Amino acid sequence: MAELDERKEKILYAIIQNYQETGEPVGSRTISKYLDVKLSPATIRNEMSDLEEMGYIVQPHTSAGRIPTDKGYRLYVDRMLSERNLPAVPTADTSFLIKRVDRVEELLMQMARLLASDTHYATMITGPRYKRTKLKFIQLSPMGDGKLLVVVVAEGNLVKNHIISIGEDISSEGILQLNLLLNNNLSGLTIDEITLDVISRMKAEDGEHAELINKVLDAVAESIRKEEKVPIYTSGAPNIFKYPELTGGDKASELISTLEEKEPLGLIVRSGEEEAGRHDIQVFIGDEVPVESMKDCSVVTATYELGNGVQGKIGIIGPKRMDYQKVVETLQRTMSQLDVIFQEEG
Amino acid sequence: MAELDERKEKILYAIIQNYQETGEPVGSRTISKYLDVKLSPATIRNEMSDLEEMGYIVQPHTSAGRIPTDKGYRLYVDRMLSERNLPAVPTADTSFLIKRVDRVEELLMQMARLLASDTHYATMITGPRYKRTKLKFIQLSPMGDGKLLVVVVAEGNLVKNHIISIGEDISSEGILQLNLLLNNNLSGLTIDEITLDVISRMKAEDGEHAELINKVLDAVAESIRKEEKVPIYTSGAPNIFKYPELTGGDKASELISTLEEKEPLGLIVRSGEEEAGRHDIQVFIGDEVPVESMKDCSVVTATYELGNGVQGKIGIIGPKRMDYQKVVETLQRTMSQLDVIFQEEG
DNA sequence: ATTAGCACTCAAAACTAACGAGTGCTAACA
DNA sequence: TGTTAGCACTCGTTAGTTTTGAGTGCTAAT
Repeated sequence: MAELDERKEKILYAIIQNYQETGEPVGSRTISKYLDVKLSPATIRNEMSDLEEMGYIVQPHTSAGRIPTDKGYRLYVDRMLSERNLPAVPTADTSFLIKRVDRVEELLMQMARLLASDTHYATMITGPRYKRTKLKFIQLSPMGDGKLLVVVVAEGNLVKNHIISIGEDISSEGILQLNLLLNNNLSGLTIDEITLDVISRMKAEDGEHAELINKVLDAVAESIRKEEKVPIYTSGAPNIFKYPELTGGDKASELISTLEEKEPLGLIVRSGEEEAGRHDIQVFIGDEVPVESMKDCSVVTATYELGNGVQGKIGIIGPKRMDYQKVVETLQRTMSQLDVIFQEEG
Repeated sequence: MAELDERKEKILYAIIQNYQETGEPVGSRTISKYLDVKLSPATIRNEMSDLEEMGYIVQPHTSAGRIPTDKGYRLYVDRMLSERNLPAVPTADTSFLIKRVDRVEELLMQMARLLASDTHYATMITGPRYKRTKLKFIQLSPMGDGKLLVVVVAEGNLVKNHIISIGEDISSEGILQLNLLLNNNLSGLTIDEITLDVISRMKAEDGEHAELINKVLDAVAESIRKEEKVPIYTSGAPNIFKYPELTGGDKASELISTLEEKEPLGLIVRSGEEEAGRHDIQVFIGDEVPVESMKDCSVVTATYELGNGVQGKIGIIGPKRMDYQKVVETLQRTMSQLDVIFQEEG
């Protein structure tokens, strides 16, 4: 396919930027005034005609201005991302905005809220992927009624509780022993590494009241493993009402629904999971978004880390004409902040 | 004020029910067909004219049918609530719909979701009011880096974690001692009862490494007490799109926003907190709702219990023409289910 | 007390006209 | 050859007009 000469590109960018601000199709006369080089509307029209033929822009109807196509945005975004050589964003220290919180989930939710009010788009954020983080320690406590409280603490000070029923109460020495056993064998492992193998080895190790131990171990292993469904938090959903192109017909309803249901968003998180490196930014434009009700949106995601290994994603959800530049910068800044916070938390 | 004779009341009810179904102003001819007694539209018109004068119904404009006023709904609802002699709703056991969960909050959120899809309205639910529940036990665990994990377990198997920083690590004997101290003194108390008095008594009791103890005690007390902001969960927000009268203009946006922000909903929860008894149902109609953006809505709340004392609220949020009958019944059924669940959990 | 009859009202729907932003094309121009 | 002025044309938007019909209030008859 023919490359775009510089002038065409400039015009395309002008269209994108104008449409971004106004949300209205932009015409030749507007661009003529907008560009630095002096060109008559007629000339612009010719160029636009070419751009349309090449598939970068379209007319919603005859006698309207042009708006960018997905392909147009794609070009724009790719250029931007490749030219982006870490512009050393001033990283304004907004960390004071984040109230000191003890649970990672709350911190992430605050992050989402902050991002939403910063960008005026909707945001999503997944909890950390628990499975790949290492266990720090496990703490069993008796609750009476044959129930045990299992507190699991993992790297990054992730804390999870589970209550398990084992049918009978255990003596406090028993609990002490179990705690020791669990921590000796499991701490330092990731959840992925807690295989049946490890469990049965532990069972063997403590031969005495084997039956009871087995029950407890199974329950503990089960309840640790079940943690795999990563929670997804969203914020700023009402921001979509700022963009008429997202609220026509039942669109608003559908969008808000998917944001509330959250499950469909998992598709976005999982998509491109393999190729994501530290702080990698991914941009989904229109039809590229793997969620049916979000085909009119663009989504920009970034991967955050917390200690070792891939951990979670943050996503910004807005109209296709979102301010990609600003969103990407904001996201990168946020990533660095999260790094700092997790560092001192860790 | 003059009482309503039976015929007027019947007509009012007919209007309410018709408007509930259609969302359109209802006219004399419709009611004439709807009523069991045979009356001509003209007669109905006369009665409606009276009803309007009395303030129970209004015309949105001349030459339109009538719609109920807040006052009209109020009458209807009050009658319904007073005539309600616990109709022994069949209490269909839907408890199998509730997946076994270990954290109360998750159970409540599931409840909210279930209610929303049952009723087609939006729902809200507050977490249990932690302050008035009794502590079962407290468990401190060392996390390294001068941090302690505090796990607080209260009645009803409510579990809360806090991570506190005390600047220095503590020996495991120290931890053991502290755990003993805390549990001996605090378990059985409610959070309200953990006064400075109790704390200083504890400080006195353990005179040895008093300094460190003080730090820990303060941190623990602080982090327990800070739990007071009750979380509010919502579900089914997109349901409001089913009711045009809630989505005109920016209304949809505002409503969705308040539902996402959640703080304003606290007003509803707190309003009438004093007069709420076990399973008490409260109905807010239109202007009675203490939230600005919800003046076009009605809210029905119920109080659920979990062990002793008032505990939390569930609310159904819908248009003023909601099906109060069904909502109240559903809510009562839900309350009994929660009772059962908490009973076996407790 | 009820009702048939009828004139009246007014929002919503359907139709029409005017407008104007924007285009594509052609012809003139540097 | 690339640029531009000029102009006819398109078509969505807006404003104004008419029609329709659901519903009322009033009056007079039952």
